Amino acid sequence: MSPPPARPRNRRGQGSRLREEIVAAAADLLEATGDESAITLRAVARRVGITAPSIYAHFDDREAIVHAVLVDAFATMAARLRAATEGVSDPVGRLHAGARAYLNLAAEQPQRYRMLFGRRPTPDSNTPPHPETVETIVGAEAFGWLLDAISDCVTAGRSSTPSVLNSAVQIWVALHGYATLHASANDFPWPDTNTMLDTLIARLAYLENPTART
Amino acid sequence: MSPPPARPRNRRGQGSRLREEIVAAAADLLEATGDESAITLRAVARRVGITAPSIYAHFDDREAIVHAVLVDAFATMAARLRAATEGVSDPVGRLHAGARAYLNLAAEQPQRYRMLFGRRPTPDSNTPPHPETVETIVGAEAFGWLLDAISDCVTAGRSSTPSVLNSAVQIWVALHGYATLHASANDFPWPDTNTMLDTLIARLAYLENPTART
DNA sequence: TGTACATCAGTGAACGCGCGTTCACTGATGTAC
DNA sequence: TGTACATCAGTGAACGCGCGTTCACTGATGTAC
Repeated sequence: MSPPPARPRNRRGQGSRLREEIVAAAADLLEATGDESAITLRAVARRVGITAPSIYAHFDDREAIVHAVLVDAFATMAARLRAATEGVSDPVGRLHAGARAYLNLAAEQPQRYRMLFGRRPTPDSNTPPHPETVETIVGAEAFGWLLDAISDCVTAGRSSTPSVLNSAVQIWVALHGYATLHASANDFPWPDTNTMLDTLIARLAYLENPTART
Repeated sequence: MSPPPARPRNRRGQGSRLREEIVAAAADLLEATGDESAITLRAVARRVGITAPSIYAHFDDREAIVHAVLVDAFATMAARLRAATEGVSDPVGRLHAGARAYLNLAAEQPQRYRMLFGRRPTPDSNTPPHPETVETIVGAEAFGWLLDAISDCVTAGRSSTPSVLNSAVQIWVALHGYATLHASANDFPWPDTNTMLDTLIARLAYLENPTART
C-alpha cells in the first residue's frame, strides 16, 4: 500500500547500527502488542524500514532478536537500580529507592519486565540455553542487591528481621507481584504506590523506624 | 504418519461431550507448552482425535476456546478456595488455608494461573470483551474473600492491622508474586512454602499470635 | 583530480509450513411406521 | 420384527495468509592507483 518509509541506508562501516534499530523495533512491538509472538522478522523489518532478510546480517534467527531484547531489558534494569541507589547513603533510604526504581521500570516497560521474570519455565526438555541464563543473572544481581540493602539496614540497627534471607525473598516476591498485578489489573482501586511500598517494606524487613510519608 | 487415534464418535445427543474434551485438550496444550499460542484449532483437534472443522460445532472461533479455558480456570479457583476454607472456623486458620489453596492451585496449573492474572492489559483499543470481565470477576471474588478473612481476624481480636484493605492488597500481591516467581524460577533456593507463607501473612495482616509451624 | 574496482548494506523473489476458516459431504445412529 | 428415512457427529479438501528462511542479486560507498 504505502511505500516503505524513506530510510537512508547506513554508510559503510555503520551497518551495525541496524542492529540497535532492530532491537529497539522488537522492543516497541513487544510493548505495543503485549505479545512476544508479535516479534516477527517481517514485523520488525517493516518497523525499521528494511526487508526481512536484512536482519540475518545481524541475527542468526528470530530467537536471537528476542534474546537481544531480553539482554537489553536486563542491562536497563541493572543500570536503573545502580543509578537510583548509588548516591543514597542511608540504608533504609537505599532500600526504598531501589524498590521504587524497580517498580518504576516495571511500570514503564511492563512487557519487557514480564519477559524478564514472567517467563514460562520451559516445561519439557527443549530448553533453549540463553534465556534461562539471563534470567538467572538478573535475578542474582537484583536479589543480591536486595540482600545487601537489608543487611546494611540490620548492621545500622534499623532492621530487626530474624532472617535477612527470608525478608529479601518476601520483599522480592511482593515487589514482583505488585509490578505484574498493577500492570494487568488497571481497574483495581490500587492504593498509592509509594505509601504501600513503604509499609510493605517496613513490615517485611522489620524496620523499626519506617520513613514517614504522607 | 500415525493414523488418528481410534476415538469412538459420540452417540446421538452426546455431541456436546466433545466440547469438554476440547477445553481439556486446550488446557493440556497450554500447560504442556507454556504458551497460549499453542492453543491452535489444529493442535487441539489432533489431541482430541478429531479434525479441526469439527470444533466449529462447539466454538465460534479459536478465541472462544481460549475463553472457555479461562472460564474453567476461574471456576476451579473459586471451587478450590471454597473447599479449602468452608470447614475452618478459626479466622486465622481460614486465612492460612485459603492462601495455601491459592498457591497450591497456582503451582499445579501454573500456565492457567498465569492466564487468570498475568494477562497483558490489552494495550490499545482492540479490547476483546470477555477476558477482562472474567478477570475482574475472579479478582473480585478472590479479593473479596481475602478482605472478609482479614476482617474476621480483626473482629476476633487476632489482627491489629491499621487497614484491612491495605493488608489485603499486600497479601494478595505477595501471594501472586510468589505464585508466579516460584513457577518461573525453579533454580532459586526457595524457602519452604508454608513457613514463608505463615510469616508473610502474620507480618502483613498484623497477626498477634501467628500459628506456630516447625 | 579522475577512474576502476572491491566492499558491503540491503533487496526481491521464492520455498514450504501451519494456521483459521469455508464448504460440500458422509455415514452411523436412532426413530416412525 | 423389519425397513425407509431424517438427523447429527464428524470428515476431507481447499482457500488465502503471514511466517522463517534461502538465494542470487544490486547499487551506493569508499579506496587504490
